[in-house]
Amino acid sequence: MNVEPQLPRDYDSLRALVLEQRGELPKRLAQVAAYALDNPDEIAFGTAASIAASAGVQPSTLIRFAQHLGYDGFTSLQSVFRQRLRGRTLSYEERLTALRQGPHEGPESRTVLNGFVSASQKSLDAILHSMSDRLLEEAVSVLAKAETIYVLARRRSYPVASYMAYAFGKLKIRSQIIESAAGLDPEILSFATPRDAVVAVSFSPYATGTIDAARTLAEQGVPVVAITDSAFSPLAQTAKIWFEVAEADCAGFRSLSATMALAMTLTVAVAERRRDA
Amino acid sequence: MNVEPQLPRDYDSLRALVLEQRGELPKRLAQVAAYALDNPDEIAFGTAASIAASAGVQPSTLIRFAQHLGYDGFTSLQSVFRQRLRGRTLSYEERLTALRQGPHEGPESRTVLNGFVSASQKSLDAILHSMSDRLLEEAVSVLAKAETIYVLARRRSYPVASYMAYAFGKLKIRSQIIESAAGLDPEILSFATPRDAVVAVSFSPYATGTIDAARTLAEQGVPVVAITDSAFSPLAQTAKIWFEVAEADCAGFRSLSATMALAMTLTVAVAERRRDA
DNA sequence: CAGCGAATGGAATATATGATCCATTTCTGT
DNA sequence: ACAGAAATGGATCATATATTCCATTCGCTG
Repeated sequence: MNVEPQLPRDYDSLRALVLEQRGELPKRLAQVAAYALDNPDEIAFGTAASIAASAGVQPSTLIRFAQHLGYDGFTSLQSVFRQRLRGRTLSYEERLTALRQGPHEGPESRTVLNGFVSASQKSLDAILHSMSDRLLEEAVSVLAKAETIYVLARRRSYPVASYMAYAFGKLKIRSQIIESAAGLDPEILSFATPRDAVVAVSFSPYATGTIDAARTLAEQGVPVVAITDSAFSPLAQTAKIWFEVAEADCAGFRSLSATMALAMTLTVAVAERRRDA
Repeated sequence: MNVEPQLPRDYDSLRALVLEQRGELPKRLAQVAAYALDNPDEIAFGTAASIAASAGVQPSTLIRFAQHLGYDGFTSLQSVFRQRLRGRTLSYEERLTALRQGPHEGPESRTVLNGFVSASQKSLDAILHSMSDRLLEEAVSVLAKAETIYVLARRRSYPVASYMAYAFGKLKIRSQIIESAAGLDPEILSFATPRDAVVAVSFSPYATGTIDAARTLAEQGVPVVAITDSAFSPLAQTAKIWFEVAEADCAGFRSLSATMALAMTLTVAVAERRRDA
């Protein structure tokens, strides 16, 4: 009797093998398979007991999984996950510095990815250092008091607004996203009162719809919290509180990372403020 | 008498400490020190016995070496060598601790911001290291050939899709976002042919609308490029090409940074590919 | 619904592994 | 060269860990 003709000795083959068997794996074994591919580092370093606990199975299931694949035990399987990590650190450090330095070898698409990642990281660093605690607290206070939070954004800023609206919904905070360029919006906006609040997001070139709506609402006495990119933004003039977020860009498209982080911070902080109150 | 004030928790500090003490180390301990810095991978994965044999010393010498540096045993020392191999884990761990140093100074909202920023940075690091050049190139090729690119996403993934659609528009690439849960979508989808392509974005818990639509399109022969969070995602099964993006989360909401970066990379790279062609 | 085989949980077990201890050797200073 | 201290080798011990085994549950088929 001979062993499985080619038992994976490297991580990529193992991964392929697992993916191939995925469909016909018993429930718990599939659970282990998913955990293993999602957390390869844990497999490499953990003990059978700790991994089992973390994956929500029994240690014996890990051994069965390894044997099912053809290994003679968990240890043999683990060695594959360890092999993957060997001699990897250099390339990691190299890549980080290479990334900061600029484009290098690899296909063009890789260069683009590096560009977007580094633009995002730059933006995140920037907001971390430039954000004022006082401003953040004030904005949270204003939004936490609002009956309904209107979220105002168009075009490039729209993704931010839609994620905020999604999160507000999950957190059971009443909110209303204003999206269509025309349509029902004017009527919806006329319902807003000073006991509500607005989050307006707009970057240069500022969408007139957002600007006009924000101004109208401000004139109705509704407090406006703005996220924009410059002190000279028209939003900064009408808003009660405004944040300046400097987003780095890549190939003409700005990262939204910092804006997203700020938007989600406001969302979650408002939820926590209300829960504490 | 108190312990060494700052025992190295990361490899670089440990390395510096060893280098500093190198001159005044006893013979066998110096031998271990040299071996450890030359073969860090061995220390990370080997057992005390195997390392000792390989370094030409007794196992007990390894324990003495660790204790001499201030650790309470070989295991503690080894964990430093293991941390080093957890590629991105270390670098984001550094940032996390840096961010966690000041959660008490500053208001709660500041803590939330730190959380979202560090989740984003972690995700960005992760995608940088896990992304395969080959996969990226293949996806770009598929999308560059498409007559119309359909973008499929719901709920949490929707912000990503909307930014992609915005960027495609700016770049004069014909695209169609599929948003409504019902409505016209089935009819729009029936127009898709194998000469088009689909970008589908979905994370656990997977929106059935996205999954079903992706499957239908795949069965029509339309190539599907998927962005999802696990090899076991239903999208991974139907897609021609799929990306696994691990997003860290904060307070239950995942960062979208890495997904955004990937989505924009695909968008811009497709535009460049078409321009070059 | 009954019966069978596969799959699973969990305790028991054999073993591998890190840590301790002491006798011996090797340095160091006088 | 000699005492004393530091360092080292190697056996012993306690424990952590992977593995095995069996009773129970689950899922399927006749």
